[in-house]
Amino acid sequence: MKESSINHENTDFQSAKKVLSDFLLMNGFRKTIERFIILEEIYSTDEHFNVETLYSLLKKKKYRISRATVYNTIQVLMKCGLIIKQQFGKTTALFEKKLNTLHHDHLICTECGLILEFSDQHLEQIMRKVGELMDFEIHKYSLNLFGYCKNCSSN
Amino acid sequence: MKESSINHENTDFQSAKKVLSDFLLMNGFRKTIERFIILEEIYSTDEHFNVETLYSLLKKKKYRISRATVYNTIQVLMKCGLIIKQQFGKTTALFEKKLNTLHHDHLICTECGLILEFSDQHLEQIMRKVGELMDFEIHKYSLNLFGYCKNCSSN
DNA sequence: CTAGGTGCAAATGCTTTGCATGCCC
DNA sequence: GGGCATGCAAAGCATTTGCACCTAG
Repeated sequence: MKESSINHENTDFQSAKKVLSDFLLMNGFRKTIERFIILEEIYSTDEHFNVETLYSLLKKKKYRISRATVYNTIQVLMKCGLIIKQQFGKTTALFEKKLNTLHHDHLICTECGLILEFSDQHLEQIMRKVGELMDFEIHKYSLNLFGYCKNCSSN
Repeated sequence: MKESSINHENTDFQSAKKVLSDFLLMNGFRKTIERFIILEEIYSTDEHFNVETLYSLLKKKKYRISRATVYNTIQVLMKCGLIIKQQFGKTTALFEKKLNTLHHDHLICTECGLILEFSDQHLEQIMRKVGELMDFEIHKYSLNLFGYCKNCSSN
């Protein structure tokens, strides 16, 4: 079990690396080490992260990469669809890696900050219908549910 | 038609004023003029607004109210349910007045910034179901659809 | 009177920008 | 080698905080 999970993460990173590499080439951007270090760091965890935690993680690993580069690289990774920005109502933006998975939404515990993910097939349909009715060409949607998680509601 | 719309807005403001007044009394907060001036300003329009536009509107009307007070008052108005905060992915938060209407969601045009509102009865059901399945006590949710509006998609 | 509210300005936190240096193509 | 990307520091915004003064209760 453990090994297969490791392999899976590794495969995810390998394919992400290819996506980034191709994207940079096709758009005439440079393949700098920094961009790949940051990508690897992001793909080595499943958590939602923000710029600051990512930056200090890199610091801790003795990489000499500036905040500006982290921000820059995050823009690039968003453009090639490898990560997604999530604005959960806080001022600080959170990001998550985007695998070849279905669209999913979030449950956020306003008490302890826990973030769970879920997906519901009915939602896609509803979005499409709303788009037609309102004359909108919908490209993406974000749905966040706020409340108390199991632990926090029992207290 | 025009008169009835004016009356309606006025009624909304009158009842909002009462809600605020009661809320302040019940919680031992002071009924300062600033709080009511800001409430009136908010209720005199139907648009989504941010702190800066609200502040400069007050400036233009020669009120001597500071940004700090606007921020403070907005917190109060949120606590008593008279306005709702909307985070549409930008860093700047937008707010809207909350009437006794049903929950509604937003369509945001990423091209021109247009914001439309809609509501769908099916969504409420889905939210409830998800809450049960995931063991979450849901208090609110926000659903935003992003894309191009009629005008922008035709260009 | 007196605590909470206000105005003002300074501080904070997150993000972007300007500029000199470095390194990919 | 030429120019884009980087590191660093400074600037930019939105929001919060500290403090002296003011005012509602």
